Amino acid sequence: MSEKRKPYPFDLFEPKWQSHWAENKTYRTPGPGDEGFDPSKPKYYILDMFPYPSGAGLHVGHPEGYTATDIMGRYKRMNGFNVLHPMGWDAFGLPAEQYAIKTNQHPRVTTEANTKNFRRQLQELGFGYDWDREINTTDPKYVRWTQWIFLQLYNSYFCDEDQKAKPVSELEAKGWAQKEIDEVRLAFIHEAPVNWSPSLGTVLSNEEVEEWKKKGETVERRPLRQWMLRITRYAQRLIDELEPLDWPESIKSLQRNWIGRSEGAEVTFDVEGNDITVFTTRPDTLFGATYMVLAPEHPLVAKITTDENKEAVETYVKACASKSDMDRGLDKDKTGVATGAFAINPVNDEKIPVWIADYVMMGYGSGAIMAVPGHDERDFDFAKKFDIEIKQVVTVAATSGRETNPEVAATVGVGTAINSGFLDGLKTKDAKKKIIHWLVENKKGSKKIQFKLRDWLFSRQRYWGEPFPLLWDKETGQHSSVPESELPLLQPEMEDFKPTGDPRGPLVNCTDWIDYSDKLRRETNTMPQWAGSCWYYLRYCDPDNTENFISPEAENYWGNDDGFVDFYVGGKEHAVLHLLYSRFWHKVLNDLGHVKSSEPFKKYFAPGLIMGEDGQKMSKSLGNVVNPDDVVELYGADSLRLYEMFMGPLDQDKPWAMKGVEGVHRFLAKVWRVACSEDAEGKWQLSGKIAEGKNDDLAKITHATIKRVEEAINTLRFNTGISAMMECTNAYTSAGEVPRDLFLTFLKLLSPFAPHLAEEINSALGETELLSEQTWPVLDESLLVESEIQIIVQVNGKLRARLTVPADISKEDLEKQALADDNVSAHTTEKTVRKVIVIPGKLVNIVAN
RNA sequence: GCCGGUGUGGCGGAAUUGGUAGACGCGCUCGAUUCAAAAUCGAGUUUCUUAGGAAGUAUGGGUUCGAUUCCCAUCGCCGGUACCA
Repeated sequence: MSEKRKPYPFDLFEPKWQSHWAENKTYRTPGPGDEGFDPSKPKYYILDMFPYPSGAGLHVGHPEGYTATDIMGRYKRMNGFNVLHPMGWDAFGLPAEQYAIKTNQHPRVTTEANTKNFRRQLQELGFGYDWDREINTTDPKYVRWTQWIFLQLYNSYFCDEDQKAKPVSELEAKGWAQKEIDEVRLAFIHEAPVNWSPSLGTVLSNEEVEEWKKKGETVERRPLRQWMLRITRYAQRLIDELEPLDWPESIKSLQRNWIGRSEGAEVTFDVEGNDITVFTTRPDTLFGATYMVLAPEHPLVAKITTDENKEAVETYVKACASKSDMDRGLDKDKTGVATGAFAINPVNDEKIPVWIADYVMMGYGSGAIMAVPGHDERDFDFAKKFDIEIKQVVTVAATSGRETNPEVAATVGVGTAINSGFLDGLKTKDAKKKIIHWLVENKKGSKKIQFKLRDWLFSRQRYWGEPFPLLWDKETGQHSSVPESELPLLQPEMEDFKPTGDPRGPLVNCTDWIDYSDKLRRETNTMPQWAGSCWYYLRYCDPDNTENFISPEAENYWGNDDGFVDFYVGGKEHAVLHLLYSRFWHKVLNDLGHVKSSEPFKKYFAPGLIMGEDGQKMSKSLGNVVNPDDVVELYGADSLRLYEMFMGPLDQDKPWAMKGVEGVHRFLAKVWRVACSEDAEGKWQLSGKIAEGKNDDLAKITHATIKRVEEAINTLRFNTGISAMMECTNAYTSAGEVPRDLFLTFLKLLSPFAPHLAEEINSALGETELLSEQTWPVLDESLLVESEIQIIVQVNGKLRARLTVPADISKEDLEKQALADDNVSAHTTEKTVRKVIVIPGKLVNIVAN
């Protein structure tokens, strides 16, 4: 039994071309200062989200986006652009470390092995990356600049007046005290309840919690001192500056939602001599506030509680503390307890009771609310349960599906103010304005914009991450930064780097390392994985620079003013993590004058998820995972690339189908057989079908294909471009001979999609110049002009005839011919023709009744 | 609940300034080739049908000579988010 014959010898020529490209550095991209750099060329920076090199190797999801960018990059290159298309490794972080622990090896060892495997897999797919620009977030040369950027954050504050970051040295110059400066740094230390994962032995950011819970890790709230980044100061800019970006609406919406902007007002109530401020989006309902609620964790709870209520309150607070946020969210049943204290409603001096209830969260707003049960569902439920007064202060117009009976439920919409003193008769919008004006005049409150976004918890208690380049004074407890000259600060070698459960992290056991001097010791926390990925797109532009994280020349050449990277492609699972974090860092770098743009990614696109053959998400437990290596082994890299592009629209989720891979594999074999055929011994040789000569029909379809492929690439609808090439190939297959120039043109169109096959045939035909280095074919529109065209004839909108007519036929003649058609007249007899619509070049529609 | 996306043959999907619905591929059927098979090549493949047609792009309306495409309402599915005041 001989091995099953391959439809075309991809197993021979794919590795051959891969080594050729690697040895000749075909895809090297010179930048400013590099040999061979041509500043007159337009640039195009196209970027893939770099992978973290997991032990599982490449997933079929990776090549989806990577192939799309590779096609785009090759296309732009052939169109004269200097294309930057780099690749690297996001090799720090929890997943890498978890894998190392699982396999009982040092993370550096596993990372190196995994990286090697990933690089091999990517190279075997024929991607045109400039491997000279490869970066790795764990590389000391890279860590140095990640830490340097962190110090930029540490040494900056957010200036409210200018809405931008500025160096804290400005505050020092103004004579601010150290403590005051520490209060405003963009990187600051903070003690607060955080998401602590006992199973991972580290804290997590709000954005990360769900992801790890899904993976089966435990997460609980626990108060800890942690390093935070003041991303909240950028909330407004992160919303505003999202607007002009060329991103999918769904991703923009996800970010907007996460940042969660609400407009409203702050109102200050007097509670037994204390000022308590609440946030409300409906200040117009202030007259309807019949009680106040504090979160159980509110700092004033103990102070205002009366002696009679003390015991009940303490019991309740204790019960809440033991409940996780999860339980608190799930249990919609209202619970609470009165403090015995009263608040004075500033607008009418009414005394309203102050309650404590866990439906008010300490983490949002001020942790206190004014309750308006007449017009808020939650307050309504609470008031009903505890028999608190419910006041109507807005009449809500009846709109579909909305409850308007105040006996049954809160009426939550907008309407007209009633029982509200000087607001009576005003529409909600105007009432809001008037009450805010009143609050400001009487110094009882002000307009307020509230965000859901919290500051970014930036420290982790892990080994495999960038150590913070910070020092603590052993006596005073004051922190400071290590000198820049000491960067990179690497984590010490450790035998046992497993999490210890100690919230100071495993580095705390490295006593030699911690002791910086007699007076100073090192910070032992490390940065989260996101640190490295926040700025990697900048480093690719100038990966070997030892003086700067990016040279001004490279920054200026490769970046755009309205978003640094021209085109960014990667998974939407990063919509509120990486994509938000790097926007934040980029803005800080912009504010401090290090980059000229305020956004990192001008255009962004998220490929859809590739599901298993069973339509479910691929997972080991379901056994529906497809390994790209297996596909390459069976069908070749070109087939895998082409299939993933042919599956359907790039942004859609779609199921894998091995039969579909066979389909595109057959197509590629068909292209191969246009040029090659087997001899008697079964060896491939040139078929002789490619010949000098002319063929108008093939010229027409070839140029139509140029047009369709160009459109497909420009609109990222690669599936339609592949369809076009399939049709063109079918025409070549049917023809006796194919003119050489047309076929070479076709190979250029195919080359971004299936670069190995295209290069191989091109070279077999005796062409010496690489397709990658040739220019994109020029479309000859004149070939597409038809002398005769088909016109459809409709009667009352229904197709009744097709006419073949000269392309330049007059409207009158067309109408005459249409009416004269047998089938048309059959449908118009016994009817009166009321109207004839003639669309030249397209159709005739006869209206008759 | 709220926000966003989406709905077309047996399957993946095509068709956008509104103008031939189902391109291309998968699967299936038939034929050629073969001792036979695989591979390859060719033909066919939305449904119903009284064979002339009729219906048809989630559902119901609307605008239009004409709607998968535009508008309104409803339903299903996917993703995000949720006592966020």
